Amino acid sequence: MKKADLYATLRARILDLSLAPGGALEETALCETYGVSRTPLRETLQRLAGEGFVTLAANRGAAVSSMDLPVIRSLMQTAPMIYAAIARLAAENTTPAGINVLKSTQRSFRKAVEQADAGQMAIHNHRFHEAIGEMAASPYLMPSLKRLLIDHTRMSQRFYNARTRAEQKTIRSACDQHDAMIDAFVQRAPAHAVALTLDHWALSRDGIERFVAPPPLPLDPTQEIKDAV
Amino acid sequence: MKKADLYATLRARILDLSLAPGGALEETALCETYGVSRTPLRETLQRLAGEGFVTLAANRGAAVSSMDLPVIRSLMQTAPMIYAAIARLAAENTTPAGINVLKSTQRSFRKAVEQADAGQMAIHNHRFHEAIGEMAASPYLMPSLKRLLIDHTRMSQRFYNARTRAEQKTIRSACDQHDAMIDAFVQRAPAHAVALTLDHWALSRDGIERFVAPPPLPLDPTQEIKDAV
DNA sequence: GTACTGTTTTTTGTATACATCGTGTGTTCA
DNA sequence: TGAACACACGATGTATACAAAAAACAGTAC
Repeated sequence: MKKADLYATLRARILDLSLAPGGALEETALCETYGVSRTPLRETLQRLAGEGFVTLAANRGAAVSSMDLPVIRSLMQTAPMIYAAIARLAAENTTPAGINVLKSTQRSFRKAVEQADAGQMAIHNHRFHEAIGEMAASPYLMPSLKRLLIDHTRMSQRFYNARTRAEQKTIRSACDQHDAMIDAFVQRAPAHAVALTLDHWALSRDGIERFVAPPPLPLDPTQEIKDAV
Repeated sequence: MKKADLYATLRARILDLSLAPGGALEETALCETYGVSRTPLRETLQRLAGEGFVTLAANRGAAVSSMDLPVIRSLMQTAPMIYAAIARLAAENTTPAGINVLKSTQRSFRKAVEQADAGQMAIHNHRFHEAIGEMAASPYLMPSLKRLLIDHTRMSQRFYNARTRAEQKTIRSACDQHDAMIDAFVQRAPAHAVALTLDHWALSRDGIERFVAPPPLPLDPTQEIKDAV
């Protein structure tokens, strides 16, 4: 496997949680798995560390970046401001190329929604919001956006694994919001883009909150069985 | 030289412009200069790339991150929002340890101002604002703050090399503002901290603007000499 | 039984040799 | 004379061997 593929693979596996947050990353093990020597692997880890995917400790190796409670709190606090700022800039800096990327990514996202493929949904949603960031062309906001998206995507894995009909409806709403956002960009309407972005965030935030604080177990755990009988 | 020192040295030399923005960084040359082999050097470059100090191109080596006009525009646009958000969070999350770091850094900064040492001023000012970011404890804003500080510090190099009395007075004002900001943190006054931060930014922004758009040459370049005679 | 210490083993950090890629220069042919 | 191709050189990318540090373990003393 080549270095670029290695980078993409590790990145994807961190985003879809198949590499668990906080999990240790041993160099020799990863080398065997992906068929590269330690030099390029270590350089890839350094790069991933710079982007916030992994955390390095001197003489103690790498670990997948963790997602503890203070971090989630911080995400809730920061995300709306950054997402809104990015949306405004993107609407002001619309480019035909950028719009095309958004449209094709959105097509892939919608397909994943129709096929109920959680992993693909997460990836294409991630890419969609990253593409908005690229169109915003703000080198100083991009690093924070990318950091946010890493953890936002990881937390959304559960969100996309929708069980109930209500949850599935929520996902379709989110998908429609993407289309509305593209429209706002095409019309170069910053205020509208910001408003839609905040709605979109509200939807996502509710999903995360339901994951962090799920509905409590029934007081009588046997109730369901009794009902069935 | 050890890897940690190498990182610190390269970082400092980029910040104080002794490594010019856009300048190429050849691996073998750097190895000779700092007495390390290519493996740790390359890993250091990867790390610096992740933090925005250098830019890597595949098969084409590293270069110090450039500072062109679009980037400066973007800095002007982004800095107030991020600095203000960080100031607010820092005021809300004040810690004794954080305050101590700020106070000791500010002492070093003031000393540099008194000694008119531009390089030290830039370094300690950088550290001061980084320490505010650490106290804000916001993993998602920190990356953007660090990106901003890199270019803000580099652009300020000229600012700190004050020629006129007016400029020197401006620097002393900036130094006093630091003390006022520390007070606002100690009193846990977020709104006040934000207001002071925006004043501080305005001062710095004027300095940068004077550097980007310096006063035009006198229409008659010989005027000064004539006056002197 | 527990705590401490010395040794073993595993894991990370570094140096060096080799492979590969990009670039510049020189030659050849139209 | 100009353009295009081939070769050589220099730089980056990769593999491997060795050094150093940390962790795991066993043994002994208390």
